Amino acid sequence: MNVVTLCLGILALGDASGYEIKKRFDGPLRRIQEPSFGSIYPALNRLTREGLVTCTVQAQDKRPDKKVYSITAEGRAHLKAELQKSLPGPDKVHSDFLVTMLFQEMLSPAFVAAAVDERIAFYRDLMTTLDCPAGQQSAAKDFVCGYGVAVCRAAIDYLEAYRRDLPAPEPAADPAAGQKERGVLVNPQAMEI
Amino acid sequence: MNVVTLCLGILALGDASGYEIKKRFDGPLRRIQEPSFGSIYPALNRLTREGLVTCTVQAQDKRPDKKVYSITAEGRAHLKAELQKSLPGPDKVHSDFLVTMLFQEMLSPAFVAAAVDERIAFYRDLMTTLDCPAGQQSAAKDFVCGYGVAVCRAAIDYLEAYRRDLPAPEPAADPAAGQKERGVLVNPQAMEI
DNA sequence: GGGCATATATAGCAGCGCGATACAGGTAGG
DNA sequence: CCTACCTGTATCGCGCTGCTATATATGCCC
Repeated sequence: MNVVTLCLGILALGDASGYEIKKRFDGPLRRIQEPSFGSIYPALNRLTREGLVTCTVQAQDKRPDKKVYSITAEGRAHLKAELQKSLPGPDKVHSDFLVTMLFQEMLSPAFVAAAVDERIAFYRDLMTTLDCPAGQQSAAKDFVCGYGVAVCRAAIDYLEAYRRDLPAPEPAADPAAGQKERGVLVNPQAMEI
Repeated sequence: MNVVTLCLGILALGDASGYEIKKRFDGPLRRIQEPSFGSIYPALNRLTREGLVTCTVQAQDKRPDKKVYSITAEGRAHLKAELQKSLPGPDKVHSDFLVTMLFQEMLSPAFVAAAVDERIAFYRDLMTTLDCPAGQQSAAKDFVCGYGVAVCRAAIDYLEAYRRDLPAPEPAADPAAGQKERGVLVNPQAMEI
């Protein structure tokens, strides 16, 4: 799934400018993908070249002109074919948090505790973003949001249980906390993964 | 978190060759990141240049020579500093599955059902990979695996509940199934996200 | 009132990393 | 026997992210 198909999909749900497409991925959809301007604008140019979308320039008062894109009939057909070409592959996850936790034995306990706390706060925030639109919109969006909520809830539960077993936090949760020296791993062989 | 730091971290858990580093990310760690050879080998070269690891060539019988890398004292210090530089940012997720599900209203029901079924099977498989090493290894690895299991379980529960509400599957689950024509979205405005 | 951050809107560029490919011999299965 | 897969290192192209530039208007704090 590339950004071109992704933009085409968003445009299938309604006309939008490049900027608006980007904004859609700041909400609940940020759990799906987070394309950048650097990939969205070239994608829109390519879709226009290929006749899958059309572009209408809207002159705006005291603002740069807005390029609003609309999907064409060929675009809809192309999207449908692209999505059903093959079953979706596994998710690609890059988790700095889990990397940090994997090496936690060489970090300060204060830093690890702060990382867990921040992650819990992050998921709580994400869940409120996801939880708001219940039932009143499309079934597809409900499914995607509901999926996110279910996963968030599981993550929060797990992290809170882990947090309770951690030694006392104390150091007022400043990010640069915990420069206390700790030795290297006692038994590196035990860490074979 | 770049591949360079990631490789340094793996080497902090024990010596390894480029090939072995790659293999580590085929197991439970594939939920964290999946670096490719195209990024691992340049990363190891750079780490060697910078004196953070050393390289020993092991001649092997009837096999290509093996370059085994070991982390240095500077490497350990650099890794610790790098990990504690700032709290880990949010995960980056690319989910083709959720994109497909978001646009499910323009796809055939058979295809959607097949996608959900495959996803359930995928998570079941992932959970068995994650669930095996319980308690007998390092606390850090237990945490990472436990986290994966918790999230998997939540995803499976959610998907199975959704699956039960789906119309009858029938078409023998072939990937190219369901070319049955379906109209465009009835109410695009309702899909505002 | 001056400075700063933020929001709207488009666009280019450097660098990083994935996927594919190449090469080469060993092993195992149909 | 031939195909497929495993070990092992390495490179190349392409796509994408993150950063930066450019314009303009609004709101906020000191």
